[in-house]
Amino acid sequence: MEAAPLKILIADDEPDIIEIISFHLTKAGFNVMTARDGSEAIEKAKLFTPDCILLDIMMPKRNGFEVCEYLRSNKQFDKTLIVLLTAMNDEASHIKGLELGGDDFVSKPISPKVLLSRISALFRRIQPTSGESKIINIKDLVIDPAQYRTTLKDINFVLAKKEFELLYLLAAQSGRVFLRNEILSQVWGNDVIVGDRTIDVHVRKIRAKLGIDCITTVKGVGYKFDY
Amino acid sequence: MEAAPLKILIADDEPDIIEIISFHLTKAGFNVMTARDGSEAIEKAKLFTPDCILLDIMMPKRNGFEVCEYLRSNKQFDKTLIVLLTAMNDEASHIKGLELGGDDFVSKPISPKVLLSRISALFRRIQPTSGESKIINIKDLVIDPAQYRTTLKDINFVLAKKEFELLYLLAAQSGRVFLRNEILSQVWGNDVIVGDRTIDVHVRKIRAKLGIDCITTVKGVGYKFDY
DNA sequence: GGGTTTACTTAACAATTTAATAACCTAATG
DNA sequence: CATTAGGTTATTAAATTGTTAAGTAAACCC
Repeated sequence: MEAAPLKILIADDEPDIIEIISFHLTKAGFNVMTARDGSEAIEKAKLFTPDCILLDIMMPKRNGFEVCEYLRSNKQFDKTLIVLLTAMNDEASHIKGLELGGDDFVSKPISPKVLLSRISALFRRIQPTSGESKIINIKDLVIDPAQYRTTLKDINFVLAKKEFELLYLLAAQSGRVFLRNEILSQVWGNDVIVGDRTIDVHVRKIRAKLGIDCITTVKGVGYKFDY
Repeated sequence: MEAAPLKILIADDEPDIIEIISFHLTKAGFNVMTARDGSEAIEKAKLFTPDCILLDIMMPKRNGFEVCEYLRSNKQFDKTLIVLLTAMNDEASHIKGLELGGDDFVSKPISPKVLLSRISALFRRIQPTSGESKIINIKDLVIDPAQYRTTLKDINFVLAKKEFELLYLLAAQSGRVFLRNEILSQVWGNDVIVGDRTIDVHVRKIRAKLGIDCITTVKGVGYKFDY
């Protein structure tokens, strides 16, 4: 499952800047579009709803502050990241830009690499937690789905397949209550028919093996991981 | 609807820096805690689970990079913002910090105002993510249906299923009066037949467990949530 | 392949938690 | 001050989960 590339709009009146940033962002896999002034930035933003907009502050027609303020007043761009770029490195502009709703403020001269890693950091933060198979690490408990390994305080615990899958499901969304139905369909699949007691028994075995109380029963509802 | 103050942990080995940042953040309404080295930072982070951690890179025991890496490997701190502070303004450190999972990177000399507005921008951005679902947050009372969790002043209260559902129903439309019929059909369903006394008993249990008077009786009409 | 081990499921029962009701008490209302 | 709705408590019933043991199927290993 591959996601569509993230769209980034660059608004700057200096062609050189656009070109160099554009080059680096494209190379990094973003879908890049450009604007040469504030008005064009707003037009293109409406047209393409980019995921992120880089706004130079000093632009013709409408400056970056104005564009930022406009976008922020529009619910359509709630989730759009705004990064302000500027040669003015004064504190007041910096604060003003953030207060108008900017997500980041980068002073020129801009290092493309730094800009890229800042944008990545912002995207990483707002990206909904992807459901990829990843190692779960909660306090001293490590659950590695690639190796089917569970360790607590560096001691390895051998969980059976179903036990492991159940634990992993719950721990992946720690705190959230899983209904028995959800557990059944996630761990056992929708066509397999097993009784409710089966879940209990597996929960019991996990609790017994790990020796810690990490799965909480929510009576009448389901189970949740809580540690 | 007032939320609990956001917790920020400042980790720096220079007392002057701690003091000045601490002063500004406290004044801005944050709940500030401090650490003098990397190990202390990790300890306090585990203890208090702050919403944001400011990490100086050059610290004794464990440097900011190490602390950042450690925190990011631990699911407990998934949602914790990490801001790296440093005197080193080189590009490599900057990128390294962000790649290790830092959310922002601020070079010294730090302007407290700029730092504050950057932190605010970060919080503003993640706020909708964390509080978007159906979590009810009234003053110091939090009711999270996904977790079947009720907390008052950060203390967890265990409500039974019906109690929770009743409380959630009322709190979801705080202030509005619910007729007994409405409550019955929403919480118990239309086909179940239970007496009026049953509602009373559940209301009583909620009031007793939470220890606060958050459900008001409207005699002859019904109940409303009022807190 | 025969024997052994391991994991999974189920059934039966125990333990616990939760829900509902009755009966009585209290407070509000007119 | 009588009436009535709601509060309280205790008791009982019901629902839900925990536990153990045993049966079955699959995997493993000479």
